[in-house]
Amino acid sequence: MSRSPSQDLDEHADALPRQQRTYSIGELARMFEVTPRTIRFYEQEGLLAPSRQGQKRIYREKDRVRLKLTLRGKRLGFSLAEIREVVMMYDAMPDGNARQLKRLLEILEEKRANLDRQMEDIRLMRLEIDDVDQRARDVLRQLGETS
DNA sequence: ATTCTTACA
DNA sequence: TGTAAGAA
Repeated sequence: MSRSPSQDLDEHADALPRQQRTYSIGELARMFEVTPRTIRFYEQEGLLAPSRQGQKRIYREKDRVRLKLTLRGKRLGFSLAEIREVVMMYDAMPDGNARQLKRLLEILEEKRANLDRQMEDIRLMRLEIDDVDQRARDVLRQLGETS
């Protein structure tokens, strides 16, 4: 579970240079510390859809963000299917169809509810850990005073 | 040197 | 997902 403490915290680093730079599978693999195999695998699973220049895969900013979301989802323990839903929503926005947008809003609210529930669970879990930590320290202190 | 596909552990 | 093999 080794992870570089920055990779995932540049949410807004791609605010403007949206669809300019392109990346090779190797470059993306290096910047996210995964192997090209992993990236091709996610493509098979439908989480990535890079354009091609012949056989070579060409990744754009959009793809980089997708990969970022995918890896984050993996870290959070989401299934590929769940990650796919989020990733799909990320770029299912372009058209301005009112009905479709309202539908998207419903889905987003549902996802938001799930996330809130998870956050609460995580908060409680964190409390549990703090509790065990405290008790462990207490026991340790006891042992120290005794011996 | 890199990437691609396919297949198997 | 890793690794291997052969092609581009």
